[in-house]
This record gives sequence, C-alpha cells and structure tokens, in this order.
Amino acid sequence: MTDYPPFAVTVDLVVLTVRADALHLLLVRRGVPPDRDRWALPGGFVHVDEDLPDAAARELTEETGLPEPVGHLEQLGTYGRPGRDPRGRVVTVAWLALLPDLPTPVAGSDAALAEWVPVTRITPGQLAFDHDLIVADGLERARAKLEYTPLASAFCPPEFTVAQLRAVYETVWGTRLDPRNFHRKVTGTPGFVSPVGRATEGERGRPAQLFRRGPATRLHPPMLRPEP
Amino acid sequence: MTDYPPFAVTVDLVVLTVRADALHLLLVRRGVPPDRDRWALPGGFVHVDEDLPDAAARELTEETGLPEPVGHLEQLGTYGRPGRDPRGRVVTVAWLALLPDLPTPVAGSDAALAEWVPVTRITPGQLAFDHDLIVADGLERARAKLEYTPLASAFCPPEFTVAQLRAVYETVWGTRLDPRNFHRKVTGTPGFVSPVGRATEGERGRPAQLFRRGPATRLHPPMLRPEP
DNA sequence: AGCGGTTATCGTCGTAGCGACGAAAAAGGG
DNA sequence: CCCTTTTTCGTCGCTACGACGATAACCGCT
Repeated sequence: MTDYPPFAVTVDLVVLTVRADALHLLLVRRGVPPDRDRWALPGGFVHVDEDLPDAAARELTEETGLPEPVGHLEQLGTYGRPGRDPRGRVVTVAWLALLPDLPTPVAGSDAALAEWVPVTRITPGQLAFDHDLIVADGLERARAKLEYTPLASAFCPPEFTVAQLRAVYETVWGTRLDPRNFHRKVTGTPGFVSPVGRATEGERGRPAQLFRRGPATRLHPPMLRPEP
Repeated sequence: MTDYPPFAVTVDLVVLTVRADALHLLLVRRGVPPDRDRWALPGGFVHVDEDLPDAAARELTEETGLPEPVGHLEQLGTYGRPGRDPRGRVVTVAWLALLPDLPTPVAGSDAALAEWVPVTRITPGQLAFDHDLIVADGLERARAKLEYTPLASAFCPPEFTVAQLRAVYETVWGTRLDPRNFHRKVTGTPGFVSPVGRATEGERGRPAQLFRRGPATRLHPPMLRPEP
C-alpha cells in the first residue's frame, strides 16, 4: 500500500435486550480519555488479522461474558466523520445485537463497567463520540426489523410463549397489541414459530404453549406497526 | 492514536440503472494491478479530511460525470476480510446508488473505462476482489427496498408515467405485474407519487398522466413481490 | 372519416388478512 | 366452588389485493 492516509478501524456495538418490560441498551463507562467517565457503546479496535464480524463477536463476548451463539448480530453501518474521535481518523463499523435477558452478570472484563440502561433514560448528548447517532440508527433498525423478520425471538429464551413474544413487540415499539390478534398472526404465519408441544407450568392463568423460533427468515405478510 | 494497526479505507459503489428493460450495473476495467484488466466496482480511497458520504458522492460524480443530486445514494455495508485486497489491510465501505437512465456518456474520467453491464451477464468470479459479494448484497438490498419504500422512482426521470414505474419494478424484480392493479396501488398509496397535471404526447396508445415522486418515505402497506 | 392497434385508466368480483371484540378453556387462590 | 387471570378460539366488517372485463384516448392507415 503506497501513501494513502492511514485510518484506525473500530467496531462498536448497539446491544439491546428486553428486561422488566423495558428496552435496555448495554453501555460502558469509559475508563480512559477521551471522554473519560462518560457512557459509551462497548467496542474496540479491530485486530490486524481479524475479519469485521469476528471483531464484533469478540467484543460482544468480551463485554457480556457470553458463550456467544445466542441472539442476533448484524452489521448496522459505518461512521467515519472526520473529527468524530479526537485521537485521529477513526472509522467505526457499528453492529446491532439483540439478546435475550441474560441472567449472566454483565461484568465488563474490559477494565470498564458495563451496565444495562433503559433506552428511555438516554438523553441526547449524553454519550461519547457520535454514539448518540449510532444508537438512534440502531433503535430504528431494530424497530423496523421486527416488522418484516421473525427477529423478535432473538430477544427471547430458546423456548417462549406467544405472550412473551408479544411483550417484546410492545416493548420495542412502545405500543400495545391485541393479544388475540397477535396470537392469530404469530401462529398463522408459516415458519414464524414452531410449537414445542409442552406448556408452561406454575404461572398465573391458563398455561401457554411453548414455541421455538421457526425456520422463516422473513415475515409474509409483515407484522405492521399500528399507525397512530 | 497510539500503536493500533493502520488500515486503508476505500469506498466502492454499486451503481444500478434501468435501461432497455434490463438492470445494468456500472463497472470499470481496472487499469492498475492488482486484478489489472478485470472488471471492478467504481471506487477509491477516502481522503484524509473527508466524510464517508462525501467520499461516496465524489466517486459517483467522478465516475459518472453527473452534477449529482439525481437518484439515490445509501450506505450498503462494510467489507474488511483480511486478504480481500493483496495490497494490505483495506476496509471498504460499499454504497448503493440508484440512478435514472443517463443520456450522459459515462466516460470514466478516472483513467479507467466505465461501462454499463447488464446484471444478467455478470458471472461469479468475474469481478475483482470480493466485489461479487458486494454486488449480490446490493442487488438484494435494491430488490427489498422496492417493496417498502418509494425508491423505484429513483430509477426514473423527474417526471414519469405509471408504466415507466412499473417497468422499473418488473426489471428489478424480474417479474411481470398486472398494469391495472399496479396503477391502482401506485395512485392509491398516499404520498407514493404526485400528479403533475400534464400527460405524455406523441407516444403510442393513450397518453399517460405524468407524476413526480411523492413525499412518502415508506410504503404503507408495502408493495409485495409475487411469490412463485 | 372510419378502422384497427395500442396503451392507459376505471370497475367488479372473490378472497385473504386485519382491527375490534365476544366467548370459551384452563389454570391458581380464596 | 367461585373468582381472577391468562390463553386460545371465533365472528364480523372492512381494506387491500389478485384476476379479469370494459372503456377511454391516442396513433397510423386506408
């Protein structure tokens, strides 16, 4: 490579989960300058011989302490405005991760405290760098993807009920959905969910059938958000 | 920035247009190694003080010779597999551009010949680097976006008829659509198109009303591809 | 002027899917 | 045994869509 300008390349993660009926975002408190002691997205530099998805998966496991193949991880977008990082020309590839509610204590092994923060408590200008913008894009992507993909199940444990899946939609979209119509839609869309054959026990009310995520990759027809 | 591995960052463009009832992709023949004399996506290195969208727009105007604000340009994804470029560690931010059929002679000012190639004539392994993969992702993105956005009009001149818009869908999707149902759908979806008030003259058959792209940014409900 | 070809536009009919809602089923707690 | 809670199954009306018929408005030709 001749004399082209050198860049640093990082990955940053928008990690979302649903817990206690609220959408939560994983944030770390920066331990080093710049933006020391401010909240930021978990992330880090891409290694020399590392592919981008590998770097994202590595950071995800480092920050969450998970054995990985849970939830969903996809590329969100790349942000490289000059000046977005005072250290120099840093281009970051942002990733969107959707995880089930983890009983695992999310202890940042990365010398920084990792914490779940309700997205409603994030105010503009609160995050380091341009992470506000990245989070906004990630939230919009997540909300849109629930419409035409079965990805809501990425927020659920391996086996879940229709009501749990509905709670995911209601939480991410911030709306209420009719339980009866939702049930009809989910069980009627081919490949959305697959019945396990067992039901819940010991919960309140009538026991609910358990499902796993189905083989479908897209929802036909899509699950549309209520308009007003 | 301390001792983190340096990367080169490029932008590559998947530029699509519809001409002669076929979907065409803009390709350049590489004039320098590596992959000399093979077809590749137009693109180039990001400048030191340049934002990524600016770099993409600059390359687009350089390769097409257009005064720009035509069509549509959006980020597609970022590709950085180690070894994808023999010159070193190059991460490329790919962009998807949808343009109307240009009367402008697309003469690559960039010391390389730029040419419109029908996408049906692109065979796997024909393109340089990992551009096959990028093109495949771009095509899939374009096809999907026609479903739930009014972006098909980006392939059309400022004023167009319903039949021209239908031709875009048929070409990009490779399907046939019923002219009557398509007309009802387009004119019935609020904000999809706005009537100009004039009609075509001198064409064959009954004159058609002219439209501009409407204010809508998403299609509700979406225009679904026929299944089988 | 009349005629046939061509394309655009308007309707009609049957059906699938959805929102709003009623009602039954299946548990637990008093 | 009754009440509450939650799941699950139906019903009704409306919208939107696929499949198609019919009409409107131009062209070129005779």
